[in-house]
Amino acid sequence: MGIAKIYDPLIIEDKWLVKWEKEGFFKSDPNEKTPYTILIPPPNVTGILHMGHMLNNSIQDILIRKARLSGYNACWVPGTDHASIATEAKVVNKLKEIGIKKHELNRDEFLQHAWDWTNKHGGIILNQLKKIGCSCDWSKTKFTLDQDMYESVQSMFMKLHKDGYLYRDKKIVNWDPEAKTTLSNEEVIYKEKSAKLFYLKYKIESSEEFISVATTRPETIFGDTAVAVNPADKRYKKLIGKKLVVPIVNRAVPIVGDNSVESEFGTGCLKVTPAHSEKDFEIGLRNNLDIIDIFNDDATLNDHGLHYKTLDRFSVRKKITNELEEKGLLDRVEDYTHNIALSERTSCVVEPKLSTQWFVKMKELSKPALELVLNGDIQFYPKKYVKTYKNWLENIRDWNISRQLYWGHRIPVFYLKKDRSKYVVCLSNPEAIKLFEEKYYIKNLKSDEIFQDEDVLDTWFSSWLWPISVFDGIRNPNNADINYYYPTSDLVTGPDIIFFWVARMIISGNYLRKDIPFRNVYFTGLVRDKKGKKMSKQLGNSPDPEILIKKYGADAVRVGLLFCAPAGNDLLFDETLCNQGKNFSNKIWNAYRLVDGLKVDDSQQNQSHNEFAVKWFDENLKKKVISINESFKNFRISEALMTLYKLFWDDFCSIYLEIIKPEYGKNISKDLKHSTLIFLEKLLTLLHPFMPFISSEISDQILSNNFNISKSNWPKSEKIDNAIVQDFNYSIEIVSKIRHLKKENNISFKDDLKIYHENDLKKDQISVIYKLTNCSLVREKLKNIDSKTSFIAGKFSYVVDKKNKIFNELDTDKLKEELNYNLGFKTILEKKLSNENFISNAPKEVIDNERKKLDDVNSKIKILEEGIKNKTS
RNA sequence: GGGCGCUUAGCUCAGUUGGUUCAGAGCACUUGGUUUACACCCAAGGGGUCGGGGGUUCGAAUCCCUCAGCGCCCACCA
Repeated sequence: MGIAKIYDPLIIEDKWLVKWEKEGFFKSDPNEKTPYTILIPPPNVTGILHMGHMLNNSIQDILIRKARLSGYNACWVPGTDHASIATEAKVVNKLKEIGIKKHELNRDEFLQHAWDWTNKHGGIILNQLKKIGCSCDWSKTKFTLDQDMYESVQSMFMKLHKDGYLYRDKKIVNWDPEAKTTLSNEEVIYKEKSAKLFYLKYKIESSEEFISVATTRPETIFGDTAVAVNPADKRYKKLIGKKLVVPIVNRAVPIVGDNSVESEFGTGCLKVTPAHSEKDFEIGLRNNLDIIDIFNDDATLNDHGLHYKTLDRFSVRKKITNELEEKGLLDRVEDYTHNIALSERTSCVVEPKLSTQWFVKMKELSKPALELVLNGDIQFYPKKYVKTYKNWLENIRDWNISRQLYWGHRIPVFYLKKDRSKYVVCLSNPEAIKLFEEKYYIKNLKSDEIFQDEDVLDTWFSSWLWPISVFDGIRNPNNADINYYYPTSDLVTGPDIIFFWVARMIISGNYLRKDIPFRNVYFTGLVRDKKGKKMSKQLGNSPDPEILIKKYGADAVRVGLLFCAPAGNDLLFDETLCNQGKNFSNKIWNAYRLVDGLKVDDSQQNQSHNEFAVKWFDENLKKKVISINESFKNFRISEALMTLYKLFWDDFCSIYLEIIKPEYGKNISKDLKHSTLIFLEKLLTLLHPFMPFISSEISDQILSNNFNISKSNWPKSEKIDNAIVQDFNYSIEIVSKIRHLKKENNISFKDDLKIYHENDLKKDQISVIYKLTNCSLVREKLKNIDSKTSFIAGKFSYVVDKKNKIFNELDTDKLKEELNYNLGFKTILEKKLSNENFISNAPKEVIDNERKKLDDVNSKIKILEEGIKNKTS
């Protein structure tokens, strides 16, 4: 044979990558066909591919390739995200390595570095996606900081402002002291940590008495402007209105009553630091308290920190505890476990901070978004996420969109230098001057009298426009692309960004276009290692997809991942699954080797078992197609793959090919070869979405070597002839039983067996049994034989005889066991059928079915009893 | 604290509206096999009282209650 015995994916995959790229194979333009559109969840522009991407994008590729084969105009738009905070943090670190600090650079200088970094690393991940076979329309590649995307974001900001959905407010926000920016609530993660609860002694003013106040953060006493107690708390009621002296700071602060204080916690007294806690801030508002901000942007103490000025909050905590202890102002310390807030990106402890930011009013804006999911216009797979989504939307809070970063979309707002409360929303300085005149009647402003907001927008503020902005539907809401491709079909993403992204796209889609952004959302699980740990760089338990691909081939890794990825569940990835994928590739390859090498003899007549096998496989294929299509409909991709895996390996290779395979040196008929090639080609079409490389390669070879075979499309579900499938399955069942018997009785598989059966097996069924078991079948003899034992296989009973050998070796106990089981079954059925409640309550089909079962069981029992009688006599 | 979900073979998971042909699949395992596509293979087989207990029902892996264990999301207290 001219074809290599072992499949080598590397050469073939490279070949197809080049070919696809060169021919612009996946390009899509609006046409008369129905569109099927997927937008990639844009990965970080400077990121590299990890197993999560691999899973996610393999699924998208499967869907898009299947749609393409099904005749849709399939369009998969790729792109990358500027990922403002993550990328900026990376650039800051890189600069630090070469001795440059961010604050030494101005915005433009910093951005130059950031762009250098982006240009150097951007696009790596897109190339990696190509390598795993992603069939994106690469000509449509977008980057969220592209000029057109930038303008879309700006125009969205202006529209929201115009419609009254934006406001600027001073609130306690989540501050990341490392990145020196605010974060949205969604970017904060909480982790349980053990800490200490310090009881500090606050002296009652003009008294020698002390009150003990519990806190986890003694370093914030510099910002204390009150101590609050619950007004119902009898212990402290009389103290409300009096003053306490903050230890070390020696500032007298009032004792206020506030219902939010829980008497049971600590001593029932709460130190109030309005600048550094949301709750304290609210108490401050209610009680008209001063606000003292004690931190610099990097969470070191400022002038208010007295002798701790410039020191970091955590070191101050240690030092001040010592000082308090020395001065006798520390009452006691307890162990305490609580949740601390961490920045999702930098992992540093988030500092609540009072600052002025832009917010999006979410409540009204998001209202329709809930309905669109609840009424099924948008479907979630798996369904359980609908509840998560509902829960979030019902408790939605306003969205802080300002980020104190350089890398991102600049906020299009201009302020008056003299009076920062006056601002206008627009794109440029000259426009701003004009607007100031219109809005505030300020004339003849010079351009240096105004300045643009220093902040950029939250990354997700551009991401939530992705489905519309990639088709330029914000600047040009009626262009041909957006009208054709929007709404998109399916979104494939992780449940971790259901709020960040999925929900917000639904919100913006409805706001901008009064339409859904996508019809289905498929949530993939997280990729974990086989011990169940989440894969991450830090843990070092995440394999590098590129290495896996080198080792097993891209097809094999894709398939390996999908073997363990049931819809919506986390998947426990084990490299051995890639090996299974590789074995599968090799199996496919060798099936092709066999089929390709089949020699044809024109004069050859088709044998009955071959004809039967062809008929069966044709029907069986249709049957499996129904099942695969059904799985796809429900986004059960793993299930579809498994059906296909078994169809190819078991049905096609182990059964069909074994039947039609001629004896050594013999030929097959022309028709049979033709049918077989067609089957293989159809199977490759089904395999194509999962394993694009090997399927393309073999398909290509088949089509170029056989002019009478044409490329098939993705098959539709068709009616099947069940009788053929059933007849065939009986034969296979009998074959299996015969093999079992041979093995149990230590009969070589090469040896002949004689099978006599009393039921009417059809000729071609017998032929198949003969072919697969190497036994002589003498049907007629059944009448003459003095049958000594019987055997049950499915519906059939038959006698097995190997020169009268099996007879004697067959175990009577086995038959008795079988008999007992059936007698028990019979009793249950009879009991059930004589139960009036059952007869009157159960549906007719169920009852009929039970009656049929009883008939079957009775005939089996008869055969078994005869068998035992014959054996013992 | 609020919400969601999970517990089925050694492992990872299917089991739609309750109906003993639903107790399943893949992998792993055991045994036997290979000059004739593939040992990256073929064949046969052994594994589970469906987390525990209770209930509804003629009938429960499936519905209800309860206990135990695990996971996730949201909110967050000094």
